[in-house]
Amino acid sequence: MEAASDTLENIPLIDGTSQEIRANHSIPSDEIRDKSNENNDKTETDLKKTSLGQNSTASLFNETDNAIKQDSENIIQTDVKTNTTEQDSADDIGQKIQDPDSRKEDDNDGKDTIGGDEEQNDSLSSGNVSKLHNKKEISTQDEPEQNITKQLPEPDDSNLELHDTNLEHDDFSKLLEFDSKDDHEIFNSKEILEHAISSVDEQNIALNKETDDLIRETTEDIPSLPHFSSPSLSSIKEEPSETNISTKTKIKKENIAHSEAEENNVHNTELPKTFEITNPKIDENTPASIIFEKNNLLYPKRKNSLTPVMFQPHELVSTNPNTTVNSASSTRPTSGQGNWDPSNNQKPVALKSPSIDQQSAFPTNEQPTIFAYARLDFQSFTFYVQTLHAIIGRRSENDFTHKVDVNLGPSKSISRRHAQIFYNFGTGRFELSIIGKNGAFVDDVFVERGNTVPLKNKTKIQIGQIPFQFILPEQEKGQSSASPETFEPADIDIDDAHAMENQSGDEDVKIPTLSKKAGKLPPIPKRKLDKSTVKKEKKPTKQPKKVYTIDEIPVEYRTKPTFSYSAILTTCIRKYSSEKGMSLSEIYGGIRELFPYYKYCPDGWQSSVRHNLSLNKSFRKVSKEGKGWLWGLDEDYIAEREKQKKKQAEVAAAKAEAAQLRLEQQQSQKTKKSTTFNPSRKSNAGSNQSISQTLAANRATTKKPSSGNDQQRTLKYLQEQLMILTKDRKGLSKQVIANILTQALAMTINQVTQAAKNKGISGNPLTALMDKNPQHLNIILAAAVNAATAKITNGQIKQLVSIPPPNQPVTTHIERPNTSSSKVETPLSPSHADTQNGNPDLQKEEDGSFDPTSLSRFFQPRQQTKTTPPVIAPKPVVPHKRSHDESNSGSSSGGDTSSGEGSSSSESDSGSSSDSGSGSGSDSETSSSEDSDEEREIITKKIRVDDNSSAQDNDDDDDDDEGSSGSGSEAEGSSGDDDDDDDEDDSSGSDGNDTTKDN
DNA sequence: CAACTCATAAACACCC
DNA sequence: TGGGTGTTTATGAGTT
Ligand SMILES: [Mg+2]
Repeated sequence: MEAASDTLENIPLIDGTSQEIRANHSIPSDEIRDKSNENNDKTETDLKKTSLGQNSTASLFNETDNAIKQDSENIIQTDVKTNTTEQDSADDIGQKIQDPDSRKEDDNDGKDTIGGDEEQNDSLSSGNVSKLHNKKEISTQDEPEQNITKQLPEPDDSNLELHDTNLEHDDFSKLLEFDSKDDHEIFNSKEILEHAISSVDEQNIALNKETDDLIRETTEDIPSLPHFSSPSLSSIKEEPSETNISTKTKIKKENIAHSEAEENNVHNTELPKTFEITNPKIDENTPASIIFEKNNLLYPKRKNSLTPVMFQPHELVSTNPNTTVNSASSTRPTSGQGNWDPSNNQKPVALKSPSIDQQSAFPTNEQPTIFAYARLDFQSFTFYVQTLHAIIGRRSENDFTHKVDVNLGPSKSISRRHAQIFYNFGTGRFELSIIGKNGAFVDDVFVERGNTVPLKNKTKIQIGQIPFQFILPEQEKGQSSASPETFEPADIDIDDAHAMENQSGDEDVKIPTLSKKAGKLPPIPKRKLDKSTVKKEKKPTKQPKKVYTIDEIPVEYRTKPTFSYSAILTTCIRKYSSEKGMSLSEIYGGIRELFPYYKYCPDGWQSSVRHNLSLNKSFRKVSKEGKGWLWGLDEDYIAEREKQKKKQAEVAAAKAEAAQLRLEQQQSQKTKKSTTFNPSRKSNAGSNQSISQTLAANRATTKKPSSGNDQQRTLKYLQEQLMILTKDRKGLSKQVIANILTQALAMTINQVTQAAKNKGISGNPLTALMDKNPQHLNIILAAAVNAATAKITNGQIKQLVSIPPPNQPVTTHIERPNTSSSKVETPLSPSHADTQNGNPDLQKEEDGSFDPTSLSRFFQPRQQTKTTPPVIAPKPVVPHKRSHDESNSGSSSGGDTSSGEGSSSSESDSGSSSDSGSGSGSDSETSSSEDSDEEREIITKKIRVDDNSSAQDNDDDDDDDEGSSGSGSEAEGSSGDDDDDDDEDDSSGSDGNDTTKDN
């Protein structure tokens, strides 16, 4: 059962799947997807990813956790490699355990939890759950240690670490040992898939890292930095962060120009000496010093990055801005930044235009303070707004055609004059006008061109791929907002005090203002930087979370996973949690790891996560840890839920079938009446059997609601085919084969799914393909196998299987001498992309390449996942709401319909299937289809899914409800760890809150 | 259309 | 004082 369920779960990924599916299992599949994608597309996207993922992510995170998170992420990546096995191990354990029933009791009390009811979140994947359940129990009982859960060694780090590779390997090997028959098992466990995936990821990561640099250079860097690029890049890349830092440190004082120059110098020899880094005054008190420290602080995070230069007003003024600036700007951005800034290709370079007012800023070296109305904190540098009007825009190095106060680099996504910050005397505050075509994000809200928004302290702004924050001088007291004048000496003093206090927040840079005001026209608020204050910097301030632009987000991670939060949480906890549970921050990290989408999307999902943890009974507080609780799964509850769901699903399926039958009968009758012709045909079918038959028949035609069966069926099919394809292992070890198969499966699923999504096709494209054009599917699989093989074997073996000629029946193929060495990906990769062709029919197809588009015919476009967030486009910022979709691109769907669904989805079985899998139940119908062999059955047995789909229901009952009544609090308290939990017990409850529920 | 499930956002209360 | 957490409420989209 378990195994089956898992596998099934995995499979479901397909977009069209209903929520249920989502809930059930898809998660793993997603992972697979993502990972597979990564693997597959090494090209730019990968690079981007890697770059973004690692670098950017690290730099991006804000929260305190961020640091941790970042670390964790990095760690994770590395860990992942090792970890991959873990999952497997876990799975293995699960397999070993196998008793579905055993699970029953958990230790925990189970239910209760604080507040809410479960309602919203119940979903979870039943199948998985059950297994999990088992696993845990077993693990806990038998071997706590072995449990995968341990993974998180230390809560603090939040690292998600997986361990126990050994187990995994063994298990895998065992699995592999089986022969073709046994091979099926290879697919059984999700774990395997995960494992494979993870491993793949690792590889990819490694590759990516390397490639990233190259890519960047080639792609971005080159363009941006024509001159220096090569040298600078190399040097930069290679140079340990420290070097950069050191230079930075030295830089402290220099003018912006200098600083830039320095960088250049550092990296490039070219820089004119004039720019030498010497630091004049830097003492501790000087702003430079502050900056310096700040950089240091920041620096560590971005390893490779070159530190940006800080600008001091006076210095700026003094030095000649132009030339230096230009040169500096040009060089830095690309090369240096490339490294540290993952995402950003171009680094923002701030140039201080010869600001008008600056004069105001006194040159006095001594004073550490910087006079400015406001400050723009970029990831790599800070721009002080010392004039009442500043233009923010794009400017490439050599472009002197226009003036830009804040140079955001060469990215074309940024207009030359993209935005301007100015002081509105009417409103008494600074405002930001968006001039650029692509608009900008202000506090995560998209602002279209032509709009002006007020800037308040700490307003987050993102233009193109560059995020930064508008910071007003501390003063405060009053409204932060700000008139420029606000800062007065008096305030300043106060500020100082604050500064001291505030220290922690680097961001703000507390700048105690100095007495001196620049005086000059608009009194410029000044910020003083003390070293003292600076020192605090211990933490580099939290940067506001970076807002990503679509371009920055790897394609694979732009769409929100279809899985429900409860499913994601379940998977996450299962995968990463130790027996003691996972802290919230760990969960966040795990989710990000599981679905990198969450690394890039705007915050907001965390709230949903918390909401789910609290409300869904499946998640319970296991033990207490510093701040909050460690969360775990209530396996029992989950199991029950699943059962209910299954039942419901079954019932629903039965009803559906009945209904369909009726319809069919009716129709048939009608037809008969009308036509009289084929009377028999289905009419008979009308009866149950017919139903089954019809269903089978329908696969092709009608649609059925749930997809559960289809998924299973599809999965089985895919597995079988893969097994067949890889009968000839060419000497590869079972493990390797398992990895390959896993990856190939993941790739196939991902690619096809993606392609379908792109096309706006709903439903399970794989099922459709299988039904309509198995040959094509085989081709895809073969290509995927080859691709996976190439990856896993590092290119040693590029073609494990030959690509079956179009015609061949599925079963037969198998390896042939290879024809083309194609690398694999080809077939797949293109698929994603999408869209171009639309092609004709799937059914026949004979071409080698797989065209997703073709699928469109079979599927109706439903909603799709939404793309991500940031994106440039649309107006409002947009939270994504669930499904919607935007895409739609193409085709449309609308039409397709008819044929579509039917085929794919039918699921009549879903429910039924759950049980028996192939056989019985619904499947009866099967008779027809399947052809397949026993193998399938075997597989299916293993696979069994669970899942369920639909269902609505309530159910309730079960359990407890905990109540709700007052609950909330609970005392908890005390105790520490262990479990505690409990609380209320059941009793019915109504609860109010919840909404749903019972009642 | 009603009942549900989920997702989102947020307000609050707590705790550190 | 502030941020992370956990609990609750609301609200709305999507499904069934
Ligand atoms: Mg809960």
